[in-house]
Amino acid sequence: MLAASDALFKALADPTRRALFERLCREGELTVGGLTGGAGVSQPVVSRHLGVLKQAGLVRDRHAGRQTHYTADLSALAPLRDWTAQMAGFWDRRLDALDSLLTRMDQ
Amino acid sequence: MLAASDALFKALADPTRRALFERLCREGELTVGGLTGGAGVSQPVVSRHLGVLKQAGLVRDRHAGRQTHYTADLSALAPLRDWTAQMAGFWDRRLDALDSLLTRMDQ
DNA sequence: CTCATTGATAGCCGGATGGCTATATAAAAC
DNA sequence: GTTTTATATAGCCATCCGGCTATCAATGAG
Repeated sequence: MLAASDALFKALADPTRRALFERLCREGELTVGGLTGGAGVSQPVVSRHLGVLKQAGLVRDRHAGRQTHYTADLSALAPLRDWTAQMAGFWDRRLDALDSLLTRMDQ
Repeated sequence: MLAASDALFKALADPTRRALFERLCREGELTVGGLTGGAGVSQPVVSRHLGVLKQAGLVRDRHAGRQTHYTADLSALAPLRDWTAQMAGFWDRRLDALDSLLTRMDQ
């Protein structure tokens, strides 16, 4: 519902972006050039995807000379974890309510 | 990376779809008409969104007379939980590797 | 049988999205 | 200072996507 959460879901919806994020999680800090190799898309496309990931808080960038190094920021995934936990919570609460109702009817 | 996982992420990327799924988690089984009320979009739009959610495995439908009842299927969220856990795992593994490297250098 | 109601489908449209090439910017190398 | 190298931006294009209205199919009601 929150705008931040929406940006997060949208950022992860694209497979190319997820692949970039996954590589950053696996391999740690990488330059744009490093990420472009094996990404299957052109460098400008990688650059723009990284921009989207950055805006969603999923990556941070560090400029060193003419290179830009990107790293994954796992803490940005927290809203996603929270959301799934909340959905499960709703579910469980309904089951509990049903259970107590049945218990009352039993008596 | 898997097609199923991709459909899941894409299905959850749209705020209207997430809202529908959230209501199904909160309130349990609901008809299309029930979901349309308060959805802020027209009935055909709700119907199509439900179709997308169904194809992603997030909801199930049950036909009763001329009504269709939808329910959330929380187990469909498992790949999402697994994915985040995997990302965190990659991260931790790298930290461990760095830690052990530093330890070796210390000696 | 006819009519009303529920949901799904068809068809349309505007805007977002993801890809590309070309180019600008900036830093290092020569 | 000129040229390479690394990244970002601009601009273009095709496609996808989410909304709408109109309509169809199916079921229930009268």
